[in-house]
Amino acid sequence: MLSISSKCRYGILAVLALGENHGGGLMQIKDIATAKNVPRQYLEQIFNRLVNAGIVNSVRGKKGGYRLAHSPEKITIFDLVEVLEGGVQLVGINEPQDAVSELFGRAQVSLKKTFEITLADLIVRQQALLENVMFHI
Amino acid sequence: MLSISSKCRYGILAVLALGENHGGGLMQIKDIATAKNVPRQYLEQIFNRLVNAGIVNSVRGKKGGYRLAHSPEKITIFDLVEVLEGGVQLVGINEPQDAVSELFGRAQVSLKKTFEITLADLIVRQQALLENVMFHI
DNA sequence: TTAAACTTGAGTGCTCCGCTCAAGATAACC
DNA sequence: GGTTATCTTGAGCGGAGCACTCAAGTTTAA
Repeated sequence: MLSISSKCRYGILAVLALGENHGGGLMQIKDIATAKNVPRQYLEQIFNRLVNAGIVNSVRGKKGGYRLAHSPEKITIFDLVEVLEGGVQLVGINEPQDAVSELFGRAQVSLKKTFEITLADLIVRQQALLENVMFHI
Repeated sequence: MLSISSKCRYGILAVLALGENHGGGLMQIKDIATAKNVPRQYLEQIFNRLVNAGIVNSVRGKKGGYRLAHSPEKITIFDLVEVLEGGVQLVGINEPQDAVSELFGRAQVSLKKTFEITLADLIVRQQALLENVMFHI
């Protein structure tokens, strides 16, 4: 089954939370885990990846936490997918030039385009969705 | 790593071969395996799936083989991906209405669109590629 | 020094991938 | 009617990754 892992979904949700809080100080993993309903220890692993990839900064010790390493305009969801999913590679680099590889290549390009939205854009979209929910109450 | 399995690639290549031969009788698995450079016994498994899905017909016994169950105009590559990859499900059906799920939904749609090309179209494209190769010799 | 936070490494049960092996069942052909 | 070429079915196997959990760390504020 071609699907996106929970790891990736969890990671994007967590980074989205950091993005919504950008400039507002540190966020702690237990709060994010609770808010987004993600197993805390699993989220720790995910944050490790993000820290190692330089997307997120960590501060250790009491009153520690995480924050974005760059502004939301400079982070794309594709960056996150690469780190969390280990890349997107529908077509191998050494494949013969046949119609099937060509098709897979097109699929890969369209997927990449979809994910090349910035975190800033995603935050805006998320707020729009929230307002929509408010409107319907 | 988000990627398409060899199984899927092999299967599409094999169905492409059947499609190119459509109306020309049966093809045998050993010939397809040799032509497309796929392990024969593995290709047998793949053909079983395609037969069970009603995409391909098999004829047993000596002089047996495989053929398409429908004309290439009626088979889409998405059909094949569903059977061989077990579906494409970037966004779960019970996910909250957040910006991340929405994005995954868009990715899924664009992937589906790319794969909704018919086998007939793929055959045409493959022939065009072959002619192009000839031209460059 | 204590407690709250991140860090690191290991382990676990599960499923799938990419095959291979070993028998079958079926049908054409001599 | 037996051989032989084909498809069919079921099993197994090593490796990888998923989705976690467990168990210790280390660091820092208070």
